[in-house]
Amino acid sequence: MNLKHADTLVVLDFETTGLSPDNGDRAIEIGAVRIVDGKITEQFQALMNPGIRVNSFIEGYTGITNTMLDGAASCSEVMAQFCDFIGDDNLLAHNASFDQKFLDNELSHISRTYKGEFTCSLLVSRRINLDAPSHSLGNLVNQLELSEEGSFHRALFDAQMTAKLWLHMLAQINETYGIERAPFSLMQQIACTPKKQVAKILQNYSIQNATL
DNA sequence: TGCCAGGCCCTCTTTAGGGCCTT
Repeated sequence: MNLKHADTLVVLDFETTGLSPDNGDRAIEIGAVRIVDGKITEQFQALMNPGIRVNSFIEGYTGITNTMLDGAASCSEVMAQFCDFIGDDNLLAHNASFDQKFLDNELSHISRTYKGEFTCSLLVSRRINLDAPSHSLGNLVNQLELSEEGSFHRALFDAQMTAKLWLHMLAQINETYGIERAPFSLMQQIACTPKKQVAKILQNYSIQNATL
């Protein structure tokens, strides 16, 4: 991880033609925000034409129609711009394995890569919001009263809500363990630690950090 | 013809099954 960007994070969300790029699905919209020092500072949003028709389920699910995509720039053009946007920053998404698959697939089409590392707000939420009955983005936003005007299942709004959820969980960790703005590496560790061990890791980090 | 995503996580588990989460 580039230490220059250690406290900078790009939160991203794709809308796609389906669930699997291995089955030929492509991205149709990318939305993202950049968090710098705990604040959202920039945003990126673009529709992209995948070169294939979007089925009626996806049109209804996202509100993105074939007509809207007919006039959009190509995936290659949009993803090149987005690759420039993310630069060397670390990356976050809700259920990141899904968005990482599509990011990797779309960038492979234009022979581009990224240097940042991914982490997942869904995995962290399952370990931090222990009483939440659901960890879907929409349910978490409602349960934690983070909601604002906008439509779920559009890329920029979902990225904005994921960023809000992330900042909320950082605040929860600060309130419970006294860890002010937990670093990305610690959040990555939480995301891949068995649930029962998370409290111990945070307690140990808090103690070690306090004695520095 | 039949199938059609895949990783995480829990439990009535680990020689497995099913729900959750993303579009």
